Amino acid sequence: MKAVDGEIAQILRSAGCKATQPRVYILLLLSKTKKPLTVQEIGEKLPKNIADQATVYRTVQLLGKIGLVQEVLFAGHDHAHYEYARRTDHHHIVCRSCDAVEDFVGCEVKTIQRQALAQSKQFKSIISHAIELSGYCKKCSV
Amino acid sequence: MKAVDGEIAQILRSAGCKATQPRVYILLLLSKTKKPLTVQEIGEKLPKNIADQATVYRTVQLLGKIGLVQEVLFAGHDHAHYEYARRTDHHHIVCRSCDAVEDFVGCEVKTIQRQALAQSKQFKSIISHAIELSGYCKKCSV
DNA sequence: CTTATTGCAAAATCTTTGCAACCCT
DNA sequence: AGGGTTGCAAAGATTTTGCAATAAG
Repeated sequence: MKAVDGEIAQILRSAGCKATQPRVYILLLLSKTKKPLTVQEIGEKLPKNIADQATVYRTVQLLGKIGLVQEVLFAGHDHAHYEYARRTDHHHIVCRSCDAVEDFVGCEVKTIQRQALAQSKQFKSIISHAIELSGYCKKCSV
Repeated sequence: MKAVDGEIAQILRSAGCKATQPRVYILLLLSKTKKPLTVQEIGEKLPKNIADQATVYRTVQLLGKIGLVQEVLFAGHDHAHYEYARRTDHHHIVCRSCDAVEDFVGCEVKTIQRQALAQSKQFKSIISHAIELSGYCKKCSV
């Protein structure tokens, strides 16, 4: 009985790891979610009894290592967040007051990268970038 | 006996808080260090018996709150880092292989900010930004 | 079948807190 | 002198780990 036999399961297998129930559900959840989630949030959003907390930790670690999921960190927010790796680059707006996090697209950083590399003493190459804009969401604006 | 009576102590006082020995030493350390440090690294680099671990935690929190120090987080690096707040915006290049971290200047993100705000559903304002370029330093480049 | 993966519970870490003693101002 | 700070030790949280039971290929 493979309730776990869809696109996600295929992705896992072609990444060379077993498509277990916890993995499929977690990757599916992240792929459907537009913002990065913490381990705790993942646990809460998962259907009951799909994955133990330790399994969630192990799974996001694994998915991160094989590149299916990206770890994201925000100053001021306590824990690591994870999001489905749609792209190599990451663009977030984060609220300084609450937990609101949003993605944005259409970022053009080529120029910044070129300038940075030109002035750097110790760096040779730039593979990806992350931009974190920090401000206030409408709810937290006075 | 104020061993703690220099520029750093003044800065602390004008920020409205007592210039105690732990605070002066920690802020001094961060101001002399070119890269962000973790709580543990701070503890190790501090002279013996200057500050308890709990005090280091309380101090970086305080310094962060009053804006003298900035918390910085890097995906892949486990813990929060703290650096002397030379500016509001933060621009780092981080090595994907070792611990190398470098700052860069001359970043122009106005356009990116405008685009992001325009497409955002929930955000009202942007106060600051952080850009993390990730690649390989010369030492780690093959 | 065979072996990787899971769940559970305990261990290891990391961070915060209560409170009496202590130090800045 | 007085109130904010500290150190210590204990409590809370978070994350990791060992191992027998389980499920994927």
